[in-house]
Amino acid sequence: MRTHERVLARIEADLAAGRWALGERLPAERSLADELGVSRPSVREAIRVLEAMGIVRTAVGSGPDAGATVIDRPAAGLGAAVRLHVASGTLAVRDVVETRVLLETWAARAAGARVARASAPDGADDDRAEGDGADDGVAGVLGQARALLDRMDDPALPADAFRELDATFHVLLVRLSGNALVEAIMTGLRGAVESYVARGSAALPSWERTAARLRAEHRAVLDAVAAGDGERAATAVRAHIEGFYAETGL
Amino acid sequence: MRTHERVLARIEADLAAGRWALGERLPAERSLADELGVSRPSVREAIRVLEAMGIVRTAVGSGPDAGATVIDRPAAGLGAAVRLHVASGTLAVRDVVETRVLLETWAARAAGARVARASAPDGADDDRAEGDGADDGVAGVLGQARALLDRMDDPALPADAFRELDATFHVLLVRLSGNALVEAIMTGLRGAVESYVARGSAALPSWERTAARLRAEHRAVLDAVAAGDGERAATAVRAHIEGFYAETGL
DNA sequence: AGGCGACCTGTGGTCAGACCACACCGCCGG
DNA sequence: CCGGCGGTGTGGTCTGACCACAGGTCGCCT
Repeated sequence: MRTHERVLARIEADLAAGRWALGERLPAERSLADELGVSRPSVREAIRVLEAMGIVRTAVGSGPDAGATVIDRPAAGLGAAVRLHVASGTLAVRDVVETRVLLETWAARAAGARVARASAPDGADDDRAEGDGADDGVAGVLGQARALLDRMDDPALPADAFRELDATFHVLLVRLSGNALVEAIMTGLRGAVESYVARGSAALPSWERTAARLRAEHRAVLDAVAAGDGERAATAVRAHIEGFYAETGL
Repeated sequence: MRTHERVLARIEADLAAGRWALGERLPAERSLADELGVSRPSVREAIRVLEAMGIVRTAVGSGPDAGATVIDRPAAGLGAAVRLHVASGTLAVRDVVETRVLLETWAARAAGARVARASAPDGADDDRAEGDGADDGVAGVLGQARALLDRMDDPALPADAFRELDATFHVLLVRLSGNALVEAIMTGLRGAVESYVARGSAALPSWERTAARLRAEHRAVLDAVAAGDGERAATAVRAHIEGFYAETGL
């Protein structure tokens, strides 16, 4: 086993054992190298991998923010992996679209059910992790999504900006499902999706007309979720995604 | 931008531009460093990331297999990322199980449809990528899955080996769907799944009885897929997964 | 006494050079 | 003709050094 792999395994074990909590810092590279009896380059290679996976963030300088900090970015690693494989041509666009439909219809269904549960008479939401942000509850994410759609109503919005908000909206929709892994996968797909959505948009007969339809469809999806009707939301989101790709001539 | 990131960006661009096809080798680390005007450690860090993502494979020595070879392992990167995040405790087991059900029921449905299409009167399978192996067609994967179940029928099989074959069977099932990305995600989940399946198995009242049930359920799923009945397969696989986790007291 | 600047210290980022282990490949002797 | 053996190119690892950066601290000046 190569040295940097041993370092990686050791760090992973320590991570699983709870040696460092989220937001805490790993020892300095030199200390870690000394502790494990390896050289600094080996430690660096391991940290580089952790960084690419979205496990840690590194920063130079001094103070509480310097060094390798444990963070929580599952989407970073997944996204990079998907992007690289699409770049190398081993992942087909068709598969990515299909996966998107799969994840988003499920998420829409789950989100609807979650909303319905949250607004039940007893008012008790489930006990899923709500994240650390202040607005990460069901109502908060719904509000964020609505705000997003409001911004997308601006007719003067450039197509690029529209697509970016569009992608963010879809990620938010998946976040409403409450499944962090599915959200991470969707966020990871986002990069790959954006690239060919941009390509496909160029082939549209009329961007304005398509944008108007997309706006209406987004509203319909969000309304269905907000009403707790997951099934209707799932149907709407499937039609939304597949409609767009059919229009761009996939 | 850090040096190794520039190297990474450059390699990714070259990859997208088709500078290296699948199976070809990147230049030697020293050459690459010279070409990009950076030091060898920087190149190594970039290659280390590519390796972690499943884009390249490195080997020492000389000859055609030495050096950094472009490979196609979408699952490697995704799997490592999922495993590390589960290790760091930021991904909940519940989310992983939920995602598994989501992916596998979809895959079962898709596989059933694909089998039905393949065995239609005109006998024409779709034109999806069949991979490079000789036995990666629908019939081939079905055969592999059957062989796997046959091996799992051996009552003398240790529980560990049984679970490993079990995981392989589930991945094969997803491969039958024909979607490389979903298969990669499922393969990536495999590592995370195996770890707590092993943990859960220890809590079973009777491994033998559970194993017998699992065998029967596997057969039922595969039979439904082979019969082209995706819906029945999906229902069976959902019951299979959720039943096991209910039994282990998730 | 208080403010503020210069220095100190610890951090990652990068580099150069060296040596090792490995595996093929071709030479050379039997 | 065949087999062993060294050459050669590859990644793997280490050492030591220097740089840039940013926070913390100390001491000077006001």
